[in-house]
Amino acid sequence: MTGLPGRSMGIQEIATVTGLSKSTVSRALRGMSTVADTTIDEVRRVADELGYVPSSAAAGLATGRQRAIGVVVPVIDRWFYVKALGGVDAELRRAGYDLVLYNLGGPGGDRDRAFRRSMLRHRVDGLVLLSLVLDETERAELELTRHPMIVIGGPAPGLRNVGVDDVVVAAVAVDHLCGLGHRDVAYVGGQDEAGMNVAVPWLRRDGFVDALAARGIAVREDWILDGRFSFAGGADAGAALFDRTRGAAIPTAVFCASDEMALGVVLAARRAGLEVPGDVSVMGIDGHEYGEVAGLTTIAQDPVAQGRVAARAVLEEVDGGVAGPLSASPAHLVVRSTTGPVRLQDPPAA
Amino acid sequence: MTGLPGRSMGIQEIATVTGLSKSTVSRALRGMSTVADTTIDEVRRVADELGYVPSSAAAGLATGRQRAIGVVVPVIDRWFYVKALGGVDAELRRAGYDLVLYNLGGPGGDRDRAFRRSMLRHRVDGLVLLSLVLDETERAELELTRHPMIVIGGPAPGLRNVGVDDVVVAAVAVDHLCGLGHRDVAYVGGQDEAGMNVAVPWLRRDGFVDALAARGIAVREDWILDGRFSFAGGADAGAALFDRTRGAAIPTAVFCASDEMALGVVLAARRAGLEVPGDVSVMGIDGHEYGEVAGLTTIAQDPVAQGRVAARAVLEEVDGGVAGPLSASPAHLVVRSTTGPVRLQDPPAA
DNA sequence: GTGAAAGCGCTAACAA
DNA sequence: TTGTTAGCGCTTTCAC
Repeated sequence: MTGLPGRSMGIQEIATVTGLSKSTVSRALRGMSTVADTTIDEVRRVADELGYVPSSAAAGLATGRQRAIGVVVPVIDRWFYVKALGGVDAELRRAGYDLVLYNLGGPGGDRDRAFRRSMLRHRVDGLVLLSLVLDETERAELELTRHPMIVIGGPAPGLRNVGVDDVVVAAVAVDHLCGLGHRDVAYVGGQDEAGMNVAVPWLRRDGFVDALAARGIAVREDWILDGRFSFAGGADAGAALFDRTRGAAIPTAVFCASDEMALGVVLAARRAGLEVPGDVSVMGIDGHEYGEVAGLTTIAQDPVAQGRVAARAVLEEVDGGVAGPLSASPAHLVVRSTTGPVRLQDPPAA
Repeated sequence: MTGLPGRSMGIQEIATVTGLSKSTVSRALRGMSTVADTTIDEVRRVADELGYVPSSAAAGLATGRQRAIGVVVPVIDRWFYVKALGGVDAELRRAGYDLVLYNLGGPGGDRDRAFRRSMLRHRVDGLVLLSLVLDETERAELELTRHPMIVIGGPAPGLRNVGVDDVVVAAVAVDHLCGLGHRDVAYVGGQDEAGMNVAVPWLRRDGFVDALAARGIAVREDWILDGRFSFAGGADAGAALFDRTRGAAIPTAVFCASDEMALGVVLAARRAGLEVPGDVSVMGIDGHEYGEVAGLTTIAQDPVAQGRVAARAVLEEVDGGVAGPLSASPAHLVVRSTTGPVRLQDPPAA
């Protein structure tokens, strides 16, 4: 229902057709109150008829605002990032902002080139960083763009941050396990897996070690494994942990830094002929849907909500709001059926 | 290491500092071969020193190209979409294009408003649509933007498409199952779950029913269940299927339209005291990592590759290339340990 | 309530 | 190899 434009429709042609000026058309399209209602209707009608598509580039150039927010993720295919991304997206959509995804693409990715300020090319008005720890150079580069930024996940020095307190989380987990009588507890975490400088794994591991130490329990070196933050990695770690052929002792509980790894450990336990939680208790962190179905005990956090909070915060700052501090997101223990009391082998001295 | 600009750095200031003209600076920044190497170095050095950040809006306005591709997903947190998105992203990054994510946001999302041509605002040069079937109006709206488009997943009339042939996939699955002697096979698929018009579920279901029919096997209505394309949904469907209290018969095999659902069915089987594949065989579609670890038989496809192919195709078209037809992506049967021969109850007449 | 004109930061002929 | 001159399509004073 339109005449095909010789070149791409502009407000100029709407102006011509309606006999109005470009300025009025521009105002009408944006529904400004200084324009007569009848004019607004007329302009919108014609715009529709003509198949007008606004140019964000032109508007952006004129106003200096792109109405877009960038989201930087270390890798895309991780439960937490996907969920958080969804939260950010939902909030941006509400505000009429577009979302530009910057995926560093893991170890194979070109991280070096990734954080150059030029990468952003002023395409976005603000940035949400997921679980990234930046080095000085990167920080400086980003700072140059003068964009509001906020990070989700690991606390980043000098940047506002939304996320759970990972040290507390680890402490709560240790509490739960020790409360059930466990003293032989292993930890399955992850390295800086993707060369991505993710801080969270370290915080959780340290939190775990410290919380255990606070109870006078020393951590066995060989009970701290790398589960690569994945289901497969968890299964591998579990297999190593439960391998009796080595003649080594087996922990009575395993605390995993993510639900995906915990699920893998549960699988490994079953394969090793161990009962969960009869022989070994397993718990994770996250609140993954799979864990819910599988009955996994976990410390649940809400990445979608974190994404929303982060998005709202940048948006506010973009709109000239002040950058107030953000409070930590709540995380809560969800006890399900993969943790239970330690099996009594040596009945306590009566 | 820069003087803070009174306003945001532009190539003008670089021109002033170097004593060159804006055009030369522009050319140098883009490394055009008509510029003296020494000039290029000089310009780049000064740009760095000044903390210059290019403006994509200005460049976009001038050239008419945004160097960005839009990706439209029905929902973000689904294995297939995430993987495909990753593939698209990888290819775009290679080409120096940005990725703008348009998430329709499921049933709660504002799909009606989502597909208005104005949504795109010419922010992107092309579009990759994930598993979407568009109605006439939507097609027309998008057509108006005159952007190259390609869809991944369901075949969409009038649009180029990359993806597996779902009917073939269903046939291969039925082949495998029937080859093992199964005749009582159930199907766990999904509705147009998110009100998103995803075509794939229907194709797979019809393919299943037809393939079975071709072998003279009638499909029981109550063995076609909705697994909502999720782990939880699969578990629910499995629970219903294996519920003996109803006194109904139990299928000897279950074919699921996704690995996530299949995993749920396996869980349900185990909970119902059934052995897999001893009592019941289960298989899925996808090639999900979890399935690999869990030993799930599946028809694997490669969404990352599909994403890459799709991205390359739009990019080519954006660059003026012709829109040749795309060949279907391969999918292959991966036999693991959740499918096996049907248990002999009624030994065949000798 | 509307119009005229300047300009956002860059690229692209066309000259030199 | 570099400079000059026009815009790209929109927003925004400032007039009317």
